[in-house]
Amino acid sequence: MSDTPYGGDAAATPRIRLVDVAREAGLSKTTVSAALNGTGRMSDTVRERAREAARRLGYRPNATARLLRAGHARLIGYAVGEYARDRGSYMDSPYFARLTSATATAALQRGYALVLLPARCGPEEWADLPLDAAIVADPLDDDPLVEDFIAARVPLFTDRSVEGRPGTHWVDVDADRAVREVLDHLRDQGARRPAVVLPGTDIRFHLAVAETYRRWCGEHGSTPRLVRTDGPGDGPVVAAVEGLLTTAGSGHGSGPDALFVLAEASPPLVLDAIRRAGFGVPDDLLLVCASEDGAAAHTHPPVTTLSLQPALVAEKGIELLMAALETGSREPTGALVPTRLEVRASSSRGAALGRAAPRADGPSGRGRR
Amino acid sequence: MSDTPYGGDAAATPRIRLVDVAREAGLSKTTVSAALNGTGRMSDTVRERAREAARRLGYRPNATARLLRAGHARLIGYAVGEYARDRGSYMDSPYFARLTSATATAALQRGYALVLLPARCGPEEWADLPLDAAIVADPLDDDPLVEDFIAARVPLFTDRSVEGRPGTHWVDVDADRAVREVLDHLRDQGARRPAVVLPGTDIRFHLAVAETYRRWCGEHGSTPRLVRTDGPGDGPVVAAVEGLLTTAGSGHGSGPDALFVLAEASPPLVLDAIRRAGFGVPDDLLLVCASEDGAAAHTHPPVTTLSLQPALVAEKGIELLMAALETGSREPTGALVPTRLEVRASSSRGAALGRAAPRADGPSGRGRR
DNA sequence: TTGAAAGCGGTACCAA
DNA sequence: TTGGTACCGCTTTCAA
Repeated sequence: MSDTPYGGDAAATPRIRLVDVAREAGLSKTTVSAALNGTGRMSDTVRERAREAARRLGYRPNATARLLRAGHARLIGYAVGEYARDRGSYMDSPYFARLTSATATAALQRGYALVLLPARCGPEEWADLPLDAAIVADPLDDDPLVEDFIAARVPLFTDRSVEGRPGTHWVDVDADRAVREVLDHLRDQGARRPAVVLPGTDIRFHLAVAETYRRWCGEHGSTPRLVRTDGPGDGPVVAAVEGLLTTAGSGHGSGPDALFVLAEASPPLVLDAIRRAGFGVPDDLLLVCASEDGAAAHTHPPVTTLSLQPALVAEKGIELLMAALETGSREPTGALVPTRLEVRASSSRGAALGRAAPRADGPSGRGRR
Repeated sequence: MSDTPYGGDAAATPRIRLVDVAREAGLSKTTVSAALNGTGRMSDTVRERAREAARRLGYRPNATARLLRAGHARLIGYAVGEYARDRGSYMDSPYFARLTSATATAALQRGYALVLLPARCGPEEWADLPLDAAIVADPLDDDPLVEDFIAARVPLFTDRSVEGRPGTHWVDVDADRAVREVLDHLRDQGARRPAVVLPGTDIRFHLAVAETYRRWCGEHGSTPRLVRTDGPGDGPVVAAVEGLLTTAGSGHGSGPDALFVLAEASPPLVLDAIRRAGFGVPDDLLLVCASEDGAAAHTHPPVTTLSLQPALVAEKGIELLMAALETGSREPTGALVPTRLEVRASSSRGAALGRAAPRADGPSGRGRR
């Protein structure tokens, strides 16, 4: 709309350009440019003269002009597909909040910055942004966001759904391994009837979890007890847990003896819900929550958590993206990343573990890499 | 380092430019540009011919080149000052997570996108980015980030510490009003000895809260009971609450009869800590938590929360920034923004309120604007 | 050692 | 209606 070419400074001093400095210093653009960038060979006097003039005038090079020459802006678009449909923002989820900040950090360390894009956006929204690449975290099925970036030949980092397509790079959490680790752990601790609470979405990860759970149950002669929540947030999860534990036939002896809550919810809240249903943790029911919420370490008993390690996902993805960006290759790449089971008292029948609550930023924060 | 001017596509087809399309269509740059942008007057045949050629060649305009002409990139740098010192990222805090996403959304609605900057960064980090403005959320005292942006004459939105400086715009939460509202509410409900748990930082907002609390106590002949936590996260807050309630002399009758936890912590965790200390909520102790955590609505009893309304802060700040950007004015502006007290059963002596837990994304999500 | 001029890839003015 | 050309601001090659 307002087409003042001076980036908002219009009303004040029209921004100082390289020519202005050159004129002030009685030198040419070329010399001043070289002087300020430390390139070229010239007498110290001249260099100092140029710098002095620039300082005096308050010169700041125009970033856009430099980018035009450089050919890249070191900017990466970032959007979260999954939350396109929900009203709430993805930042309400500790997992996505951490994934986002970890991604930003990883990119920044390599000299790239993240540009936050809306969850639901077409090419018009980003066509005017000088993006070198894009990231779509947890895309929907056939996410238009993903398709648009691929069509525009923008190097893309997202999940495994794009496997093999040129210019794309995927990182997925190893759902199969994660679910088996949790279920095996619960079984080790004596549970024979583990139940799972899962979001009712069609996200790849959730589907994979359900699949592995069913298979594991088959392998261990256990009946699958799978509850799906019907929306995001703590409410549906608490309701699902209550429903599961108060259903007819779920008295101690035939109902579940362990709970794996994969739907993201506040661990203390889940613990409370279980107790109100009349179950003791870990005595009547073992509990594992998939969560990045540090509060899990501070409940009584502390809650065992499965971390999806968003930081690892981010690191690996940025690594793949950077490799492609630096070589200019459109060869697709991908990687599977492990989860991390933080065993605490809520899933430990032996009282050995757990009474002592770990420190605030305890074990889960360390030794990650 | 790799100076291929084709944004990562180097290995593949060197990217199609406007001239290429013009040549293909047998037209001039000018005509094709106008045809694609829908500007200028020309026969439909020609326009279609240009479009067809562009489509055939897979032409995508170079964003940087456009920006150079336009004079602005519609990009805003975003950093959080407060967390410069901590190891953890600010996204671990529900408040900052929401503030960040609300800011991004508000900016996007006006056609600007946010660029995530590291908490601790000098001008080198953003000098090469074509930023039209910058945002520093909760800056430190004399934050270098703030000073750098001001020195570079980049329009800045931050907190009240910059009040009156040209090119700056501030929005602050109305701490005074918020604290009084909470304390008055607690007093209304019969509490006479309200205690406050506050982070031990020198953030403006926290200092203001302490100040108002002391003054309010003076006005009401109450002894200030102020505990400061010694670090971020749930652990220190829980420890502070436990310390406060188990101290000698805090038996029912002389200890606090209400708690206002302003340090950000998981409400269910705080509630648990209070109970373990032997206090019933709300019967022995009223509880109010400053928190954006939706879990507060699902505890038993639900916890009264004070929302700092990050969405309002973001909206207002972006509004002020946009006004300045569009007029090019460097006139400083600012605004105070209200908090929102969501009264639930944890601070209601009359049992009228609260047994029925509100919906997941209940009242606090509505009627905000 | 210094500077003129040619780009980078578009957009906009003005003449044809 | 269409196209030549200057220009956005900086970097870089190359000649002086």
